[in-house]
Amino acid sequence: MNKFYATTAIDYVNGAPHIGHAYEKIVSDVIYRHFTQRCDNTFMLTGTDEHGIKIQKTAASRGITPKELCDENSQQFKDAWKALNFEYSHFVRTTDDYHVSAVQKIFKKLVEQGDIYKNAYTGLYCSGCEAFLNEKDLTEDGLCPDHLKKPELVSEENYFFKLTKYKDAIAKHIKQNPDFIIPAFRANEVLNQLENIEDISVSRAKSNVDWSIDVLDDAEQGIYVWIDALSNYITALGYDTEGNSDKFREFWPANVHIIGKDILKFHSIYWLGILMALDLPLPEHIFAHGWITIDETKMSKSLGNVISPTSVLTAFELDKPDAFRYYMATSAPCGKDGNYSDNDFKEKVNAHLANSMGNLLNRSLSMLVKYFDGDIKPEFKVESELSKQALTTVKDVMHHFDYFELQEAAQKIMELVDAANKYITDSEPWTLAKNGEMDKCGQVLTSVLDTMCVVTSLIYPYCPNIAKDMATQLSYNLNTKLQDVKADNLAIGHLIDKENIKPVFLRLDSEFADKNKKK
RNA sequence: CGCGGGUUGGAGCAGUCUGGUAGCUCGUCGGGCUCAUAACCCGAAGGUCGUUGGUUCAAAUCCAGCACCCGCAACCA
Repeated sequence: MNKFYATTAIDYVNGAPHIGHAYEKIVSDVIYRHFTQRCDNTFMLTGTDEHGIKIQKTAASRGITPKELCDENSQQFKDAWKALNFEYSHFVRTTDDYHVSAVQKIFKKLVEQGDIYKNAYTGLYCSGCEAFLNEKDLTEDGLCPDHLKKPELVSEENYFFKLTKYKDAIAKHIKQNPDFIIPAFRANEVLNQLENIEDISVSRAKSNVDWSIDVLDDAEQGIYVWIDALSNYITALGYDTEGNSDKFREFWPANVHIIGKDILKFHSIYWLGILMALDLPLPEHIFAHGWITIDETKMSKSLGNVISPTSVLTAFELDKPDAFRYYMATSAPCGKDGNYSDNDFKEKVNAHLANSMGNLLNRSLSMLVKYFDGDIKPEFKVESELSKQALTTVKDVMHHFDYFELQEAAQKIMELVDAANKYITDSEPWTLAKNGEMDKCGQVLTSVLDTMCVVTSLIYPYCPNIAKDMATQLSYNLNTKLQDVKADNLAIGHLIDKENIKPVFLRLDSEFADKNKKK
């Protein structure tokens, strides 16, 4: 695998980002960073979805233009991603000129080849909602549940995408590619949904929704979310119905679309249909992650438990997002819901990042300085069971990442850390030193520190800053590709001085952390 | 009769396909060690594996019923 292209969902900018948005981006960034350690060419796309009636109405209620609202909120998302060290290659906004014009061309092409057709749509329209309602959403008396008004039977001309034409091909693709939808248990849900699929409405009357991309050659109609938003995955690479860009040729099809479970249907059915109509290759995977609950409760505005993406960093006064990233990325098994709680956060990151991993580096480097003035000598380099386990762990972690199993991969890393801690305790290098068995002592420490280099590489996607600190203290090159990681990583010679040994992550309740808080 | 998943020590989970000493992480308690970030290592307590019945020499695991919880079906990240 030489190139890797991943996308997140683009967020609807009707409001500020919250921890749920952040969860997806952290997961995406961890996946992306892992694959930068395996591939030469990588591209990570994220962005914002900015059209539609909700934004139009919110902007109107605030007395600003929709574009002003989008600019403001889009920036909030960018700021949050920066704080979380989410490093994307490109940020697409559906109001960007290149996107608008590409979407218009895509729409036109599909109209011309007959995949989009115009048809009358008759439905129950509520003037309060300014939207069509489904019959089952109405109250017993047939009223709009929000406005308690009787909706009118309104007929509107709309464009429809011939999704039914691609129904069989979509089903076939899903069945023939069991890895296409991850986790696999969601594939059944999609196949069920596919059974009842109909052609989808892909435009809205401009008189109803003004804030949308114009349909070329039809001033009455604006392009609805399906073609507008989903197309971002190709327009951001410069896709154009007339001639594809170099980036598009290089990166498409996507290796993975990372999305929430709520929009799986649109990606695995609608988006596939659109791609098939455009005669483009299909993405390799669609990874539907679960949701984050707060203290086991679903997040909702009415409950008032919505947490901002960076509130945890503020609450614990963390200047780096590593611990939060680690906790979020490992909070749930692949595709399941995860949970956030302050207490669990503190306990988990203390146990894993400070007590196990951070302390391991600290204790082994300290002994190297104490017994050998920080020197790695040639005779210290021997094979050990630990270094074999380190290499096995690299393979295991890569395998888990192939299926986006971030929690499972992290567990493997921590097992290696635990093994190294146990190896030190069992080998008792302090006793070896006392008894004058210096070569043996040095071998134990070198073996552990070589293993720590492997840990550094493996933990990097989750905790990039901590990994950089570890790499510095180990003089280890973090750019080493995972397939090139060896058991023997440390250079022979002087490694470190006492004053350069620093804790890479302090316990959240330690005195050091408390002191840091007061600063 | 919509489709699917779940119910395992205080918490969160694995184990169920391929029946045979019930395991992991965190927490609790006791011990050890002294290199280290009050950390690390060892040990212990704690579970009739939702419930009823069946198959079997043997069931968390297979079968049937029941109860409860959840996901999807419905533009919630």
